[in-house]
Amino acid sequence: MLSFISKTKLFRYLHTLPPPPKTASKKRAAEQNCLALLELCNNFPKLSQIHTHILKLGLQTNPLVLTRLASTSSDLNAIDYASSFIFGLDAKTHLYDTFLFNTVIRAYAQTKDSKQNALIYYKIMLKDCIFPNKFTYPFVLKACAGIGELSLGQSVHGSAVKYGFSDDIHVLNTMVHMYCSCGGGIEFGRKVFDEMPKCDSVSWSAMIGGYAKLGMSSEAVGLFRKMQIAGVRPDEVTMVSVLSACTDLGALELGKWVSSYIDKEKVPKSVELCNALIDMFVKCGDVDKALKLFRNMAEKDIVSWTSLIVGMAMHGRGLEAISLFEDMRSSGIVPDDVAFIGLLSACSHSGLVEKGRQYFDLMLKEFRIVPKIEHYGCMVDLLSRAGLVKDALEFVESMPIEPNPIILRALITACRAHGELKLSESMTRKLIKQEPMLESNYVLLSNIYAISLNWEKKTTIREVMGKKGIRKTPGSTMFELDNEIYEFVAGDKTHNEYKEIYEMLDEMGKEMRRAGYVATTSEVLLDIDEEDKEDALNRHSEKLAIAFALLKTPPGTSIRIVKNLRVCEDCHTATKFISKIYNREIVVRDRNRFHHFIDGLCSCKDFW
DNA sequence: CTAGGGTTAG
Repeated sequence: MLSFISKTKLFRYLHTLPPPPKTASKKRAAEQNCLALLELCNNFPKLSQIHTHILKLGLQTNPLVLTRLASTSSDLNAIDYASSFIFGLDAKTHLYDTFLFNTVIRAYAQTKDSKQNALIYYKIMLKDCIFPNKFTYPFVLKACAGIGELSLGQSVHGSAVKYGFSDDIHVLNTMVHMYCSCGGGIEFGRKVFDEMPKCDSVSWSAMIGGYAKLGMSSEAVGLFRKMQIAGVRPDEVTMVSVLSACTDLGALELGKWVSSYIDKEKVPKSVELCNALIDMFVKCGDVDKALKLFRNMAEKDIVSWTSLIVGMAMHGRGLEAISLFEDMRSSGIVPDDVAFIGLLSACSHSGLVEKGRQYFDLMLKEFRIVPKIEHYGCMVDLLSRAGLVKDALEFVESMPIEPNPIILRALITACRAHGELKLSESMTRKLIKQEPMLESNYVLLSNIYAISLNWEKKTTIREVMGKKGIRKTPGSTMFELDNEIYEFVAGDKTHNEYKEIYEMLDEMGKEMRRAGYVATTSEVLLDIDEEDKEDALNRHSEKLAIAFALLKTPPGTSIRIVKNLRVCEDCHTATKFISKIYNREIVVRDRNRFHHFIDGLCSCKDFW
């Protein structure tokens, strides 16, 4: 199309947009120009001018124009405009019916918030007896995946079978993806996957990615092993999903293996793959490796920068995060809201209060980014950690949004730490109103009662919890050794060497007490005597994992463990002692961040 | 005109 007229001429044409020509040949030329312009106008702000021009030329029912409008524009208005004319078309007189519908369905399937329209047009299509073809289903299924309603997906599955497209590999692959993206659909996805006559790397990636997204990371890794046995060559997309599973598990050794596998098998390193590698190294505890990888990347996008900034924040390396952010700006990349979340959380974790305040203002003033609850959350956390309780409370008052549980928890922790017990109690009650089924909120309340020596109220908490039927989220800790992931839960005796582990725990306890350790029993909810409480704390999964790691790794080496919850007060204190007594660097990843324990101190500076 | 992928406060 563009061979008819140069781009420059086209844009000039756009700016002048001449009146509709009178002769037929000139009309055809104008139509050609119009089509060519539409091709160029993806994201082009002058799209509305072309709309008007299309109307003037009388091209609004031309299927070619309509398809181009819908398919070349990511502008929802253009899609709506194009699709609304489809109603006006006489189905019998046009040759492009299925094609036209496919284009509109595809356009809606690609939007963020209007995916349901793809299904509406699919239904119109069937009602008008326009038959879907093999291209229709991938679009429709993609829309279903985005909406995430299982029943909807199942009905589309049914119609794909009815119209005879359920043996096409593209349709089946999208079907797997659709089921994996719908709540409760993973088993259906697995069934489709298992029953596929032929699988390619896309099918495997869809299934592995499905497990990875749901946090079923061991299944994802297991399926990747099966893929290798099946002899299907993984590509860069497969590796991204496998890496995201490693990231979730915190399995650095596994992640390193995947990384060298990528090099060995010469899997092309797309930007997305490199970003996944960076994220893996960051969240498995090796930021420096992530940094090295980042420096070697030929092309970096905003996600690459942000992943690393977030990484620095998680490890308490705030100044490096700030300088990365500035380097990113200098390199011409405009920061987005996510980059600011990383930056602000970095300031917060490193106590850079003034920097944080400056950047928070800069965000709106220079970059026109309206702060979201996450940004407010970072600021409340920043002020709270710095001990500026009053500022934090005032800040929350000034926010245009109601504080959510995350913000409340930051405030409560700050108030508790600075003796504002009455205030922290009332806020915790507010928090429990918002999240009545979360065990950790009751632990918080119990802890506040313990500090204020209010034993009566403390003992009633368990009753309340029992009445509400609140179930404890079991804490677990993972430790990776010789390509094996060992998972510990509190009081675990399922391990082969549990006797040795408990002996080690006893020895650790003795050494720690000799060095001045006193158990922090205030967070134990059980109504038992102090000695039993200590015993309960001593069996926490984190301590079991550390005991096992001390037994199994050579002296002087660092220990990396991954917790599924936030590290508890007592384990945090104990780990500080252990790092000093046994002269080990202990790296703990908890729900939120990393703790690097060295020589009796922690990188989080005891506020987390 | 067809499928699967990366960053988000505590």
